[in-house]
Amino acid sequence: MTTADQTDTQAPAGALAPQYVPGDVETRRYQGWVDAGYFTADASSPAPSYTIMIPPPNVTGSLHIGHALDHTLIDALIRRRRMQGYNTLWLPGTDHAGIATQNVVERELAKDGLSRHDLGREAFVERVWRWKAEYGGKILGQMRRLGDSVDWSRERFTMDEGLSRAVQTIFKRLFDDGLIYRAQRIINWCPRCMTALSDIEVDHFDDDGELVSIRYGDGDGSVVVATTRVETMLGDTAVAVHPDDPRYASLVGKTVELPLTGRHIPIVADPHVDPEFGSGAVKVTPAHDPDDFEIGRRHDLPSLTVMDERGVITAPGPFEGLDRFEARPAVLTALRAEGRVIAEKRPYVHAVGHCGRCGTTVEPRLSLQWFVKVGPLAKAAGDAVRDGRVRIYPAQLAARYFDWVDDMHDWCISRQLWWGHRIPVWYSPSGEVRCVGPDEEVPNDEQGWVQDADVLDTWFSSALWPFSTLGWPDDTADLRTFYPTSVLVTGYDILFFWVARMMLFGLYAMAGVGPDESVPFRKVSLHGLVRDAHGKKMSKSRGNTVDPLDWISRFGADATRFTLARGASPGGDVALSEEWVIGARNFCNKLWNAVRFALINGAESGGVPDVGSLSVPDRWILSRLGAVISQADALFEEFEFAKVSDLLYHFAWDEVCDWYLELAKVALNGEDQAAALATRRVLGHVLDQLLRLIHPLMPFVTEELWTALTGGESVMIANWPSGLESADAVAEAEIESLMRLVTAVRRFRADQGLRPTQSVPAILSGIELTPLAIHERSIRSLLRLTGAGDSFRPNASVEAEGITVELDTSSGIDVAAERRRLEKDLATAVADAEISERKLANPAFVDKAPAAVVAKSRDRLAAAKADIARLEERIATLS
RNA sequence: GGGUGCAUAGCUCAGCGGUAGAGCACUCGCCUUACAAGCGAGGGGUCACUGGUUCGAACCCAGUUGCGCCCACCA
Repeated sequence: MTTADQTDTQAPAGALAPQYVPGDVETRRYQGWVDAGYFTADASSPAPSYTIMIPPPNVTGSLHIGHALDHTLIDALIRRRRMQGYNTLWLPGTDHAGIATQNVVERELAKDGLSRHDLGREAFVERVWRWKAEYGGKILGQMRRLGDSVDWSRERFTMDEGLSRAVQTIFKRLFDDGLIYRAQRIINWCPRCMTALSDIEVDHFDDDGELVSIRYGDGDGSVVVATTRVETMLGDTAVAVHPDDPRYASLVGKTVELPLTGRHIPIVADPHVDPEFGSGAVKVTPAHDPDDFEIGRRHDLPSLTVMDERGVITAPGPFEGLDRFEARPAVLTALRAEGRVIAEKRPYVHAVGHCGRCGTTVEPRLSLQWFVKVGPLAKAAGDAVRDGRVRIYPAQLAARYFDWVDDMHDWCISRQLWWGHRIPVWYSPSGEVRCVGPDEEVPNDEQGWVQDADVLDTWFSSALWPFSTLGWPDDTADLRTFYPTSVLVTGYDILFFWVARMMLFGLYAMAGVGPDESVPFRKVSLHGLVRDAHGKKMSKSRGNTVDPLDWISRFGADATRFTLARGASPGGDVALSEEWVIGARNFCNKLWNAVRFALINGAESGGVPDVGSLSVPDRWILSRLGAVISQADALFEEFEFAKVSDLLYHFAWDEVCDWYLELAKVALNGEDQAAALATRRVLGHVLDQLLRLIHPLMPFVTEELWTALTGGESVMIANWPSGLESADAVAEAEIESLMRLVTAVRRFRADQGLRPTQSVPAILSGIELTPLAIHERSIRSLLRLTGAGDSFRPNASVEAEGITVELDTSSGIDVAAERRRLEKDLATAVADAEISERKLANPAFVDKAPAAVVAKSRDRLAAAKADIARLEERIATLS
């Protein structure tokens, strides 16, 4: 019979179906929560607040597995705190994502053969807004599928009016404080995106280049320089050597002819040059290399720009108009023709910067840009972590944070884009510069004032997210209630991009409210990247990606969430495969059926009877429940999602389902009505509490089950369990003993090929002398042992826990199998005894090891010896 | 180039000073009225290598090898 067949015929009226089907339960439940207002925070609540800001996904984005991981963890934290009575706020929203969004809309335009320049700035920006209205925020809808308990009434977008005001306010404040400045600098330039990039938007990876040595000048006055970017020699304005290099001492101060150009350039001495590298002489191109720019500054050299913003050569001559990668071989050929090329080394593997957005090779470019002077801000950001006002989990990642924050370059914040926060600075024809705050009047363009054309790095507004979303710069109730936020949950990959910058700006903007209150968040919980089953990075080209929406529709949101949580150790990457999620889906079903069992058996969740009237199995499971609650709490506090998931999984499955439910059956079906009632109540209580514990991780099934079990309104507003004083060592020891006995007999039965379903007559000799005496009925039930009738002829026995279980296996026993088993057990016992014996024979061990360890060894030895004696006797009597 | 992390069962990982653990996979037996998306039993690891510290090392230290990650303006 198939499962489907059973569905209709077996389920008692009013009970749950035998399988959990997520499907419509999830959408129905989610809408129910929203309608009930459970997600909405209350700025006037007297309860302590607990706030998490969503790491705002790009408006262009859709929910991928990385978001699913992040959101699962955040939602778990939020839901637990909500159940604990906190005034919780999980604030959702999206990021305007400057380059990314502009690229998307530009691609759309390109389909019609248009560029943004065809539209003009205003129309283009308008177009992006229209795109946003139509397609943006798709991800927000998808978050509902995951079950994210976000406060939809507080949704924000980084380009919202309020957030834009925050951007302008802090820009003005930083400008006035001298922490924002404009300067000619060598910056990372993407010739495709045609904009400046900050250092961290550049990825370095090895490229095959070639290192070419070229002779400048002739005869005694010549020097040899090496370069990987030959074409930049067109912009050389000097050759530099080390001041103490004897080889060049006589040349310093003289000039040398620059090939192909007819220009003569000076030879300067600069300590930055490494005399060990190559020839010890360096070509200096101040306009196209950051190092050279510094050398140029020190020696007052001219900066000669020979390439435009598209990477096309602008130096007059035969190379003008060539792309930089065409110019490179062309220049080389010309140099070779003049006999200037001394040596070539190819391939020459070296790290080259690439645009983090489009992968194009970055060109260092001299240009006028806006910068944040990070020095004092970064100092404060480092100190806040150093003195513990902000704690990073796992702590080891704090080192990486310090490395960056303590040695941070000034942040280039201007971007030559159209989509973003416009830099609030105006220039007058007379050269006057005016930074304008949000409430100030914009300078009159009739007088020739023009606004700076650039927009701000998208991370500039993200850096304000923890407080701009709450109404800053206004003194709002939200800001007072929810700032500082409680914890920031995100991947370690954006520690620098985002986390560090929120620290910079949060501490600066909120400085007035006191050192402990100005931090943007009190804790940072960093998780890793999602990888495939073999730890490989997920990528579309590898074809190993997991679409969370696909998993949600096939296995349910709960299974998807649980799989992610179960893999998430602090700072650790998460390996995923479909096998894992199937296991999680099965777990949902396991819980489903446990509650189904409880309902069929009339479980009551109104509370637990007095301990004195409880059976040992009831006391045992309550004791274990209390311990699990305490452990789960401790693990949640440390962001140990993998461990807490594992703990709850094993408690639910191994202890509650595999043992407690089986033991409960005995009481539930027994004659003793009082005992049955007590067990019904304990059963109901344990499942009630268990569902509460699991709810943060798997909100939907637990809601469905908890409401069915308890008749309550919603588990998400039920109280979080507290580790009640239920520790019961006696009950735990007794049940553990029972488990060992049952397992030993099952093992025997399996070895003997006795069907698990077959009842076997048996007597339990000696049980009356053990604590298990009161459990005989349970033991017989678990093992399907029947009473010994008149025809009882024991032909086999199993010894464990001081009890001899004598069985009458009608078919007789398999002596060979039994002997094999006994000999194997004997071998383990002997080995066990040997190890303990050897240790105890060592006086140093007995002397130095802790008493408890020595005692344990003695116990083990005694037990092993007893086993050996017993097993030898059994083997002897076998034949 | 500078940091930093990891090498434990077929796979993904936990354990971090006292006789090796989980999930999945695997083998055997079971449709036992909560669940076959299940139940029971079982097999499988000289904890990368070499030294050292210790009564005792998967765990601490040093070195070696192999991976990974982060940072980086060496022409």
